Amino acid sequence: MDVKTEPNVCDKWAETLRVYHNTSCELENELQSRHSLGLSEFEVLLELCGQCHGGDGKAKMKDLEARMYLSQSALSRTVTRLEKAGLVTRAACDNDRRANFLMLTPAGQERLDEARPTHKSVLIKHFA
Amino acid sequence: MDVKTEPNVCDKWAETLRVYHNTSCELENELQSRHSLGLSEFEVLLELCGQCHGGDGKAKMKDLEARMYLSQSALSRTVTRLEKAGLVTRAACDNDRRANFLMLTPAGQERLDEARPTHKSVLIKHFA
DNA sequence: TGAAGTTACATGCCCGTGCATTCAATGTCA
DNA sequence: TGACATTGAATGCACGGGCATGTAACTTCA
Repeated sequence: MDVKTEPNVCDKWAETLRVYHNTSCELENELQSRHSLGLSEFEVLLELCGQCHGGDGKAKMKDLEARMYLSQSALSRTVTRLEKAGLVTRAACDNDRRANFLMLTPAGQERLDEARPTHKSVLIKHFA
Repeated sequence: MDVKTEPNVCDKWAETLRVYHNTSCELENELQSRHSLGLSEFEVLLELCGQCHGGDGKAKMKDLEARMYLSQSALSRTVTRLEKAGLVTRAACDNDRRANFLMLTPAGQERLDEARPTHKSVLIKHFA
């Protein structure tokens, strides 16, 4: 707790807050207006597609939950919304009938592919 | 839009998301459980005290709004909560009777002083 | 095997937020 | 001065989130 570090933490937090707020608001607006996707919905699709985790378009709810900043209930409802929109399907797991497998539908994959450039361009705008 | 920068923006965003989420959750929890203050309530008190802006414990709503990441309506309600808790008072402004002056009450100053170390220690934990 | 604990998920409830609207107080301009 | 635009703030409304709970489906252990 060096005295010199103390004023810095406030500045760092302020900067994090600023970047987070600006970026997430713009992501939310762009994804919603152009692709009818909320940010967390997009993130579920992205995580489900799982390019970053070697996934194959399937995942268990618990695995998703562990990778995302969403509570179990919020994730459950987000998936429900995606399912109603036809972008995702829930399938029972054979081994454990409590667990849900989630799968990207073709429509889901398509929507994700459409939205990805929007997402990336916002990130580039704010981070490049 | 150098190709080499593109993968980096995702990582930067993921990192921002991680830090923001962890820090804000812990701030929220600690401030709430120890001082009965939500994070945005604390931030209003802090901004009102205005050490960082040369304030004197007073501010107009519009000025606060401009400095914070809250919509006008959210700020209005946050101030209402603080007022009900006796930590802040609204006073009409003489020059412009639409505008509100906000003032920290002694209780508000005291609560803020109590909460500040909690706030700072969380920030140090996450940023130092 | 059966009772008690644990896990995965859905759902009821409440809360904080943003958007759109409203209302009163100001400002502007002919 | 009077009509119209603008501004500061409060509020109705809907939505997404977290916490607590319910309920099935496992698991453990004697």
